[in-house]
Amino acid sequence: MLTVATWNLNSINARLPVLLKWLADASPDVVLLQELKCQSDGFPEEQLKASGYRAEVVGQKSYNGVAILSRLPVEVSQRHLPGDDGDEQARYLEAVVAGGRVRIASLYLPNGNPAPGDKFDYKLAWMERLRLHSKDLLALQEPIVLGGDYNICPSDADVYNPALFKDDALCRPDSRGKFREILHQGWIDALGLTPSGGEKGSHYTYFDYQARAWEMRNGLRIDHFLLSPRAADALVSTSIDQRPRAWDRPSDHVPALCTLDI
DNA sequence: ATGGTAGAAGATCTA
Repeated sequence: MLTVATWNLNSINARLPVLLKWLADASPDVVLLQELKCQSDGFPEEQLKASGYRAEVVGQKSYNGVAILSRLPVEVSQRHLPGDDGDEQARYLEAVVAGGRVRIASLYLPNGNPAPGDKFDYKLAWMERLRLHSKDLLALQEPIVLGGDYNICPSDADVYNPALFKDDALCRPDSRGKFREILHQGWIDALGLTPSGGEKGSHYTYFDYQARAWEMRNGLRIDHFLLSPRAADALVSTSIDQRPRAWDRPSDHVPALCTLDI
């Protein structure tokens, strides 16, 4: 069994106490992190090593930054999303884990607001690069997990107030269409398999810091796991752990998990 | 009342 988690931390150094507490409790094998907001040499590698996790990091000053924490051996296969050598933003890290049992990527897809505009154009161009790369990955016919903050609400069921977000870069038809193009290659949206019929907002992965969004359970589902067919065949369960949103100095995202029998 | 929150950087930008 292998449990993979994904979590946008909104600064790993601000969130280190919360992260260490959660790792000790949830004990995932692999953790995909986004929005580190630090350079690679500012990453708290020693503290995580003491908790049993080695780290691969693609850092950047102030913004972005992704990492893969793992208790198992990791071999990095990509430190940037292919397709644009001029793209300096730290948003993609891919690795082969546990000697080839699974390939895993931590990705931080651009937010894209305000839309329309330069940032939205960058988002769509990044998604097109992801579409091309994910097609190449599927051709490998391996178990693959593409996890991270996609900054996409796939449907209105993933938004607490769809009317409010109608023109937002997270919900615009161009964004959703490009996400579906990727899914239609043959990826499974693992967190989307669970019906959202429980407590209000239990399927959301993000709650804004403003306007008492967490207290009202006004959230979004923007963090996703895309599984290749061989990973989907091995899928045992998924979950969203919203408990850390109520802790001191929380991230605005909560961790999501998937367990594979591989 | 053109706000609200959080983080990093640095006197603003991003989300």
